[in-house]
Amino acid sequence: MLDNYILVVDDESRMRKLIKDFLAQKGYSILEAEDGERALEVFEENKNKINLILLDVMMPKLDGWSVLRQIRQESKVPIIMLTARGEEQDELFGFELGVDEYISKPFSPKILVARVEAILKRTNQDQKQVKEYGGIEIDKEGRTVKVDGKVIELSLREYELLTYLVENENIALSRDKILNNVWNYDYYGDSRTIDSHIKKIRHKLGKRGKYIKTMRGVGYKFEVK
Amino acid sequence: MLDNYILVVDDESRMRKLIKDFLAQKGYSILEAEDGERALEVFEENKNKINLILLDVMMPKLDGWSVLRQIRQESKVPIIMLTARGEEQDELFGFELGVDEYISKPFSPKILVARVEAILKRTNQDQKQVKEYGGIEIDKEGRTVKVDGKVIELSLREYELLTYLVENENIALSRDKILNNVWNYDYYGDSRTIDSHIKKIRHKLGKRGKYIKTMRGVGYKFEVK
DNA sequence: AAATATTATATATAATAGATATATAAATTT
DNA sequence: AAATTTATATATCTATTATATATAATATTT
Repeated sequence: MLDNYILVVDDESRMRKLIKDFLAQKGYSILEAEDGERALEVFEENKNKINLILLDVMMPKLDGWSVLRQIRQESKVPIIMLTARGEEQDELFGFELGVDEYISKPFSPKILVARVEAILKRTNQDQKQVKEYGGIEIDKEGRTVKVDGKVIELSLREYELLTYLVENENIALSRDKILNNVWNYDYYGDSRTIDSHIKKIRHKLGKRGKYIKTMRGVGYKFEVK
Repeated sequence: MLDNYILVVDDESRMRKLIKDFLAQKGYSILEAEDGERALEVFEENKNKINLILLDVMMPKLDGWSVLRQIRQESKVPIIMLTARGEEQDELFGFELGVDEYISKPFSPKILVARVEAILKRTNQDQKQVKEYGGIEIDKEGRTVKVDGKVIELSLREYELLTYLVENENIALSRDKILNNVWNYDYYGDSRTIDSHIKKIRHKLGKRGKYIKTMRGVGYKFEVK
């Protein structure tokens, strides 16, 4: 079974239930939110584990576009917008702003599942596949890491930190960003803590440890080269 | 073989009689229901012996889709939907929700029997297999577990928990997921309960108990290695 | 100007105390 | 009996600290 988390945001509970049922049956774990404000809360609390968001456009309090914009400030999580027919005007708008896909209501479950799967695959969020980065294999389902074919034991934080770096391959990550993403919400600890974990990970990765590059004055970057 | 019970749900008595005759001739035992509500009652009373359900879509009181959904809450019994032509729209819908097969009316007896047999065969085979995982044999039909050839006694929860882990071999399962799958959906118990059962299972599995790995900070994982 | 030395700052490393998660056994409830 | 809860022990992880080392910028000497 996979362990992809999908956040479903819609004000109609019937629609949420419907989507939930389809996706749950396909093995996805579902989180729900009944309006835009709640969506942001749920996202904030679970941002590390959410792999995709299904976002209704028309909602009370805070509409889908506003939610989209706010989430895009800090995250690249794939977002599928659920639109009613006749909202095509807005579509172009949304595409520019970082919408990954549209589904117009009413839709068939087949369409829904197909789009969800396509996007997860495309954005490489699919937990199911084992990915390889220059001798480092990461199996997200099994939560195991192999280096040159041999399993290495990583603690929870080490695993989270490594996968975060790896998922952001070739991107220099500031300590702040790392703290906000690997540690929970506002963590006021010493940022030397990161260094400490980096050291241990590098050691466990052996010669592959050099893929974690120090970006002096900034943070770290994972780069296979 | 000759003890397969099939529940036929259709509001037209002519249709029920027709189906009943075909299938009885092939040696199946038939239970009948003339509407959705009655279907649920009959199912409730005989759920352990019903091997397959033939379910008409259009019925008074409670339609086929509603019956399907309710039964799927608690059972994986194979269900064949009987649809009138022109209901193709809904088909996709149902497939995702756990329909095993469709037969559109009018149908030939040959089609009917062929589909019924195919499905019974398919679902029986799945159940019948005794699977082996590194010295641990699981016989789902017999609900027994052997370790290195010797039967071990497991309580209900222990059996359910072990088979859940084993069926998700090599996948790290969170306590939440385990609770949601092995216990009821809304079980608010202490998650130390899981540990307690894990301990007992490990003990009963003897040296094979080490296949249940502790994923610190996450949960457990079954892994033969 | 080039080479070297100084200084300031950032990161690496190792050791340790404190926090947390799990194992285990025993008690309680169902 | 079985399932769950509770209490305690144990193992493991995490954050912090202190110190060493690396690096970059600047100043000094050749």
